[in-house]
Amino acid sequence: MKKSLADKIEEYLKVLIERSENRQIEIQRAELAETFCCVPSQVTYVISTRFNEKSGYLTESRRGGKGYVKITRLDNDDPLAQMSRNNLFDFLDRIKDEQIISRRENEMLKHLAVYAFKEWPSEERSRIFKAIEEALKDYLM
Amino acid sequence: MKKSLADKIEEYLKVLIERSENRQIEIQRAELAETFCCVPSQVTYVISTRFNEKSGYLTESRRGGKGYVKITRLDNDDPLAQMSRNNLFDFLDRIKDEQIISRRENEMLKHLAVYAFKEWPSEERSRIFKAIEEALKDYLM
DNA sequence: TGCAATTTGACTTTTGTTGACTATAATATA
DNA sequence: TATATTATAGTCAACAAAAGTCAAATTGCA
Repeated sequence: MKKSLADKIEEYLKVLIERSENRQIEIQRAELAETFCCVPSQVTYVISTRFNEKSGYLTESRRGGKGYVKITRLDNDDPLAQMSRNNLFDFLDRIKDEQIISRRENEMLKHLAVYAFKEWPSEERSRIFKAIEEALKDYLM
Repeated sequence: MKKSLADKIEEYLKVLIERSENRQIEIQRAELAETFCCVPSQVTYVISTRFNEKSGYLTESRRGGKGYVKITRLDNDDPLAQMSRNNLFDFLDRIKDEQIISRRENEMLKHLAVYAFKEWPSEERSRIFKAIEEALKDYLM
């Protein structure tokens, strides 16, 4: 297969994640762009198309000095937990779009939900995600 | 019998598949059209009439820069496995048409079904295809 | 001759690439 | 401390590079 630039960057990042300790990497957008001789927004494109939630990744970032993009591969849990995680994430995205929470809060809550309950059995995780969603609705709406 | 252009392209592709490592080739539509001095849609025609699922082939593709068409010959000689694979594929096409899954997911699932269980004995494959179909129904519907 | 298969090309959709502009965070400076 | 500067990342729209769709025109058999 003739690999597009986007394919190559994707591959590169996946190798990095594979080699990482905890399925999580932190890159600098401009630096990676430099490595691949492309514009920085190309990196953004790859991340948004290949490392989104639908593909099982969580991304967080910060602008400004010492900025970064962090990519975490969400371990495969059972379909039920995955579904309720997606529901929760959809909900969080919705209330972010409606400006009920900020972009930062959105990221924080996603991170929290994923990490805080990483070790729980996945059947419980499913209930936990639902509970989080309910609690937020109760609080915010 | 005078060979039509479509016949020649078909023959050409079959030779390529025969020579390939894994009964799978990847072409670029425009490039192949160039080779045969015809319009690209002629290639699409050949692929859709001669390399469809009914004839025992799986095709995948991507548009845009560095796009491709991938053709895989499914040689699965057990008629039972072949039938249940066709059933599964029909099901996947149906739920794609009903927009329960996307075109991309449709392709992905077909690919998965064919490749993940490539090495299984074909009698088991029949059961596996059915199990996949059931699991999807359970999950999606 | 008439029908089915083939061939063609205009138009559509999807995917990838680039760059100008915007937003945000850290740091230096008044 | 407030403000300016610098260093990041994000957004969006234009453009490019493929493959797909569809129907009209053509061809070749039975």
